Amino acid sequence: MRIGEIAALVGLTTRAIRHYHHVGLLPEPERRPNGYRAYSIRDAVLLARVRRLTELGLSLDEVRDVLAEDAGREPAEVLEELDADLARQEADIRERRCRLSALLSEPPDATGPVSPALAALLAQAPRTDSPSAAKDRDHLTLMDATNSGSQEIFTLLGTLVADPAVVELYERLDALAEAPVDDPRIAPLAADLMAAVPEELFAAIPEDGVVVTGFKEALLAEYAPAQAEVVGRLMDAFMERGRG
Amino acid sequence: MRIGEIAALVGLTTRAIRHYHHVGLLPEPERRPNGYRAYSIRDAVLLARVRRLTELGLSLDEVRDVLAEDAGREPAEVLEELDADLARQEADIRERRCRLSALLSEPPDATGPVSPALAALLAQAPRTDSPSAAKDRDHLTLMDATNSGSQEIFTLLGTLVADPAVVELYERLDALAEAPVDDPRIAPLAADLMAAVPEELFAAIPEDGVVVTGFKEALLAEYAPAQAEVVGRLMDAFMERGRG
DNA sequence: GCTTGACCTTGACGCGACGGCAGGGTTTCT
DNA sequence: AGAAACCCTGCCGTCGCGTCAAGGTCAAGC
Repeated sequence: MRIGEIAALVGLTTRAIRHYHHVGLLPEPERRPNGYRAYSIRDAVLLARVRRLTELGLSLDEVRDVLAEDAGREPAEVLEELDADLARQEADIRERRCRLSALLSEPPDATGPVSPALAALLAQAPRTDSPSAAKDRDHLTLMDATNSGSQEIFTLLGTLVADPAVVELYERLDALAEAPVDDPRIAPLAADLMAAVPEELFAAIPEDGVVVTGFKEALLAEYAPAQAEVVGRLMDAFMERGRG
Repeated sequence: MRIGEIAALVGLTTRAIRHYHHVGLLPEPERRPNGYRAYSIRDAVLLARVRRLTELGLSLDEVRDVLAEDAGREPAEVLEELDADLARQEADIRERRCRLSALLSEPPDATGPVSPALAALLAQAPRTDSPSAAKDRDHLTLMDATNSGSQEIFTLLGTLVADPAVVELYERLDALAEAPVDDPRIAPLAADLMAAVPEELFAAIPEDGVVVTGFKEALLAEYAPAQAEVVGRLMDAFMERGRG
C-alpha cells in the first residue's frame, strides 16, 4: 500500500502518518524503487491502534509509551492517569459553563458579575453622579474582581454608605478638582472622612491585600492634585492604623 | 504600578500581560523615564475583566471582541457560541471517558477492544496455532478497527469457523510456506477454500470496503509465494463474485 | 508521444497562549 | 559596593498536525 491508501484505510491523513514517522512514533517502512513508502498490513494494524489511542486523548508521547509496552502493565497506568486528567477537564468545563450561564442570565451591566456582598453594597448606596463616587465604585469592583479584599469589607462599608451624609463628603471631594494642593478645605475634609469610617473597618484591612506596593501611587494618579492630597492622607492613616 | 505589581494584583504573569500588549489586546501604557511600563487603576480593571473572560475559555480574539463591544449586544452572541462549544467538548470528554473505562475494565489482551460480533467470532473459532489462522485473525481485527467491513461479515463467518474442517484448510495453507509457486497442491486448496465459503458471504462483501487499491498486494506480501498464489486466487474470485 | 491529473517526495512555516532564556539596564537593600 | 529583585526586548519552544512550495512518478486518454 502507498501512504494515501493506508491513510484512507485507517482513517488518518497522509500528513498525520508522515508526522508519526517524523516523531518516531512509527518506523519508516520500506521504500519502493521510486521512493514511495510501501506499507504492510502490520503497519495498518499499528496505525489503527494509534488512531484509537489518540482519539481517546493520549498525546503522541503517551501513545508511544503504551505501544512500546515492555513492562506489559504500563498501559493501565497511563490510561488511569489519562482518565483522571479527563475528569479534571470535565469538572473544569462544567464549572466554566456554570459561570457562563450565570453571566448569560444576568442583565448586561457591562461591568461583569460581582460578588453578592458587593452587589448588595452597590444597591444600597445612594444614587449620585459624583465622579469621586464613581471612582470609588470602580475601585471596589476591582478589589472584588481580584479578591484582594475580603467580603467582610463590603458589608462593613454598607453601614457607611447607608449614611446620607456620605454624599456630601463626595461632593466636597469633587469640589477640589481644580483646587491647588494647599487649599484650606483639604485638612478638614480628610478629618471628616476619617471620622466617617467605622472602627471595625480598620481591623478588616488585610495587611498585604490591595496595598500592593505601587497601588497607592496608581490610585492617587487618578485624582486631581488637591483630591490626591486628601485621598493620600486617608490611605496613610489607614495603613498606620492597620499596622498599629 | 509596575508590571509585576499589576500582575500580582490581578493574578496574571508579567509575561501574559506583555503578550496582551503584543497582540494588541491591551494598549501599551505610558512609560516611566526609565522605560518601565506605568499602569493605572483602569488598566487593572481591564486586566481583571480579561482574566475572567480567558478563564471562561474565550480566546484572546474573542476577548478582544467582547471588550471592544461597539454593538453592545455582541457579547451574548460570543458567550452563547462559547457555551455551545463547551457543551460539545464536555460530551466529547464524556464519551472518551466512557470508552476509556471500557478499556480499563477489560482483560489486557493487548489487541485493544473489538466489536462484539468479532469477539464472538474469535471466541467461537477453534483453538489452533496455525500461522495462517493467526494472520487471518489479525486481518479481521484490522477490518474491525477500521470499520471497513460490516459487522454482518463476522456473524456470517461464524458459520464457517464453526466447521472443524476449516482447521485442516489452514494447515494445508501452512504447508505451502516453503513450496514453489507451481506446487500442484495450490489449485485444489484454492477450490476447497472457495467451496467452504457460504454463499451469503459473497453478497456481504462491500464494493469498496477493505478492497482499497493496493490493499490486496499488501495482504499478499504477508504470505510466502505459494501461499500468496492461493490467497490471491481466493481474492480474485471474491471480487469477481462481488461484482457479478 | 504528450498532456493531464492524481499521486508521491522533502522541507519549512503557521497556529494559540504563553513559558523560558539570553543579554542587558535599574532600583533598592545591605 | 555588591547582591537581590525588579524591569526591558527579542527569540525559540511547545503540540499535532494543516498548508503551501517545489518538485518527481505513474496511469490513462488524446
